[in-house]
Amino acid sequence: MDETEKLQTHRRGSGVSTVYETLRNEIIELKLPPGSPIDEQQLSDRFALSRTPIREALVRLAAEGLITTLTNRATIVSNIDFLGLPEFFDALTLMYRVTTRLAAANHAEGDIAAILVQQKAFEAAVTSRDVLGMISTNRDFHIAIAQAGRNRYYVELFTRLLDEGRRILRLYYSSFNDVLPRQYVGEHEELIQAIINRDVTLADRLASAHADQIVGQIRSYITADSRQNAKLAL
Amino acid sequence: MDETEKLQTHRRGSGVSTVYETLRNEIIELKLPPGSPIDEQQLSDRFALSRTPIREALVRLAAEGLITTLTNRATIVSNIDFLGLPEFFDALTLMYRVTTRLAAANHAEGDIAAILVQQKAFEAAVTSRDVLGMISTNRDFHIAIAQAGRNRYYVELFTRLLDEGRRILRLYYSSFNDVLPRQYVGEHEELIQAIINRDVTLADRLASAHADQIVGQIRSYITADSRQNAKLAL
DNA sequence: TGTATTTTTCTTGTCGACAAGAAGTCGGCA
DNA sequence: TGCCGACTTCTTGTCGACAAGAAAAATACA
Repeated sequence: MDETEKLQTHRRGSGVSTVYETLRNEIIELKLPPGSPIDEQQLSDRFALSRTPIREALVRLAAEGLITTLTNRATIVSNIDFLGLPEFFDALTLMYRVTTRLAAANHAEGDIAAILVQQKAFEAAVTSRDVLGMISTNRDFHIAIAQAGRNRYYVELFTRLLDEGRRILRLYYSSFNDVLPRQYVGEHEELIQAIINRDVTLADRLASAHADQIVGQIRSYITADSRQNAKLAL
Repeated sequence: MDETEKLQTHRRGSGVSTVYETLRNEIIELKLPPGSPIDEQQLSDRFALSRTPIREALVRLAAEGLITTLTNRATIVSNIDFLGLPEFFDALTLMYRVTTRLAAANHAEGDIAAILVQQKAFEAAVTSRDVLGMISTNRDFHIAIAQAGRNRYYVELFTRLLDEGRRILRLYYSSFNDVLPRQYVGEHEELIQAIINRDVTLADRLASAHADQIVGQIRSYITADSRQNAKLAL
């Protein structure tokens, strides 16, 4: 592979963040699929850095749960925990609701503009049928809402959940049809309007429905797919 | 200080965890007060380890937000963000409610026993007027409940919030009187009963009230204290 | 005597090398 | 031929040293 991204002019502290962000993206985009072994030496060569900064980046990723380190042995990209999906959906739904509620209650000047930017990007991705773009712009849209809600604890957990969701969706994105995405655009617009009107109750109800919609869709992808697999296995 | 805890027989991967846990505890117990500078060399001497494993522990702590690293300059114990307290209380209350609800819905064999153990410990701390013990056993009690709820995302966030709360409470623990703690014991028992009966609605209501109680108490400590400070400052 | 600039010093960030532990390999034995 | 044990090799964990950046100290100048 032609992976030599040797940025020889890194100012002192930048190397670690670069490695961290690059790997993080590759994990979330499944460019590094779950279970992939992560070799420090290899990364060291690839980024033209010593193993020490690589290691620091890996520790950060491990703290986030994106990679799993078997002590004294290998370190691999964390598997997607399908048994834990109900927990995941529960937390995701709660965060959808809570962040949207708070956005309606707390948004200040400029927040709406930021949200609209993301919504435009999402709409563009939908019209151009860019499924991968839809997944990531949808994430950015909801994070923008969460940030308008001004609660860093929720923003952090929500970000983690949405990124975990991106990994799952990537596994199934082929199954997207173009009816649902259109619907999402409309739902997003309703959401924005409720936030602008500071209608907390409505925002909550819409967010709740939106979350159910998304969770339901993911669920249907997964069950459909696992049936296929089950057929093959038997 | 007589801080030479040179455990010369550490098996290979253990050093990092030891440093991590030790520092984590000292930060939460305010043995290392907010703003304290953290010197890698010093820790290196203290734990009889090279700077490399020390650094890894620090990266983990930084990922958790317990320490703040000023790039190329010092790294210090994170300050307690008093401006962010409303966000903190909001998230804390939500986690109290959600984890208790889930415990009532999902608890399995053995969970109740684990909760009762922690409740006993809390009760003991209250009767012996051990305020510091009360703070930490209360945390353990609620984490036991959260674990019975079987949602790792909530458990993780809740743990972080409760530990952050421990830091705050340590600042004000002198103000504890022994009326409220008694009341907490009773509230805990009601909570347990609701969980055993799988009464989700009641569990939610009780948790909500319990959270309000605690938040209210912390708030009163802080405002009282900050008035004192304000007097001094003017 | 006060301020600006250079120098020194100290801490962090990075490096290459070494050591320990585990998996895979090879050989011996039944 | 099949299984058990020593050996080799490969990856991770740790170390001591060096380099860069920033604060503090010292010096020069007005």
